[in-house]
Amino acid sequence: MAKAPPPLRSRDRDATARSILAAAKEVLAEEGFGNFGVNSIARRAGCDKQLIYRYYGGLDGLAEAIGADLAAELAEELKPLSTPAQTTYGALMKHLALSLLDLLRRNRLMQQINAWEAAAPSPLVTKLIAARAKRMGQWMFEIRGALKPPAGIDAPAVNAIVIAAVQQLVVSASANGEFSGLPLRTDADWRRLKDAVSALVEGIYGA
Amino acid sequence: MAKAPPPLRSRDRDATARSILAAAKEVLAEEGFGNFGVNSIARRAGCDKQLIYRYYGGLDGLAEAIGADLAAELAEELKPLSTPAQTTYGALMKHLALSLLDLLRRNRLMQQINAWEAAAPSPLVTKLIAARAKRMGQWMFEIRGALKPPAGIDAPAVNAIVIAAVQQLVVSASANGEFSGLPLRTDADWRRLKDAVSALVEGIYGA
DNA sequence: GACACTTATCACCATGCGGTGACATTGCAA
DNA sequence: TTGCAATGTCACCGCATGGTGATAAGTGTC
Repeated sequence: MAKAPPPLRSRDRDATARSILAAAKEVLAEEGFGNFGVNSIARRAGCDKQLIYRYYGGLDGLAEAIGADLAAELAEELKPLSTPAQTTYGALMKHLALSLLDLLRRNRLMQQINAWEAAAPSPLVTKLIAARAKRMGQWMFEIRGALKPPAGIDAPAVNAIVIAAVQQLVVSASANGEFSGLPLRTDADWRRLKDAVSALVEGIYGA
Repeated sequence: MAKAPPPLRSRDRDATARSILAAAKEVLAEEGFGNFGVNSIARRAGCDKQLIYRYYGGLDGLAEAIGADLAAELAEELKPLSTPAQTTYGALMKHLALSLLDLLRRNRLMQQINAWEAAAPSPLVTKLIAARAKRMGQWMFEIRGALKPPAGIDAPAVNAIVIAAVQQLVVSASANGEFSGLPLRTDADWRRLKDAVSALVEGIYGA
């Protein structure tokens, strides 16, 4: 009997490879690393998992591809944020913290990477971390320019604290809609948080 | 022929139940929620997984038991931190942030709960979160007493930021030994971070 | 038209998981 | 002693996973 034509697929290697990459990013962004596996990705991409091994050499290679993709995407998002000259170091850090908050809030993929970096530091997530850290560091170096922090202040430590807070708050909000009793759902909630961040940064670096 | 005596086990229900609970806490603290399952726990406890179902009604019940256990433990650790009267609201918050940092740094179980709360908000971890939040809120209420924050400052938001930073930094340090390029391994590293936290809190609430 | 090559799919394996029913052993009580 | 409940162990099921070899369906070339 005439077998129904099973291979309805497009038979275009590049296209399928792209769709696999897209599916992988979706799975990661929506479900996190917990469900990040060949079966899940192949299901979403609508193709056989074998192709993941053929075109990416397995999950590791796929993660690397995601890393490269993420770095490019990140560079694109960071570019418009590099306003040429902030007048003071404090103003710069404030701008940086608030920009990072907005960027992170929009990017669920990066949220998941941050979340899982702490929870399950597998070699898989480490690859992604490296890709992100490289771009971020480069950006911060560029944007800082020649500005120096005020004397007597441990700027690296202070900045790490601010960035840590931003990350934790965005990720927590995304997962639970609040942090430690502080609601983080509406735009007004975020406005309020941003004001507090601004106040903190100005409090230590000067207004 | 004479079967070797298989049941070398102690045949003491309470003792076995306790050993299961202990094993569960160990698995959670050392490996996180990723490996938190009946097989893994039973292996570590050295008993059959069936007993987990019999004595705790499955993983959910076991998680609840861990929650209760954690709440008690937490109350015990929090008690000596309740120094009766801080002179100013700023000094109080500083004390609170630094105490929380030390406590969290010592308690791997709580680190894992924080980490997985963001990564995989399963009903399992939600139970644990609730147990922790209840105790923490109660403690903060007690320790605050009648002190009021300075006018013009959104204290809840600021405090959430500080606590968020502490959590993220401790958890990241535990997983990677650093955060955003800031090393967090030696006591000197932590001393440095604490100084920065102090400076930030004093910067906004006044010294 | 016949051939080789690429693309895609399927069937299968071993492993580990959560979960359950049946069975052996012990100790207490009538 | 006999019976029974409590404690502990084992064998098994269904399912999902990561991974691999064989096979079918299209596509370009001579």
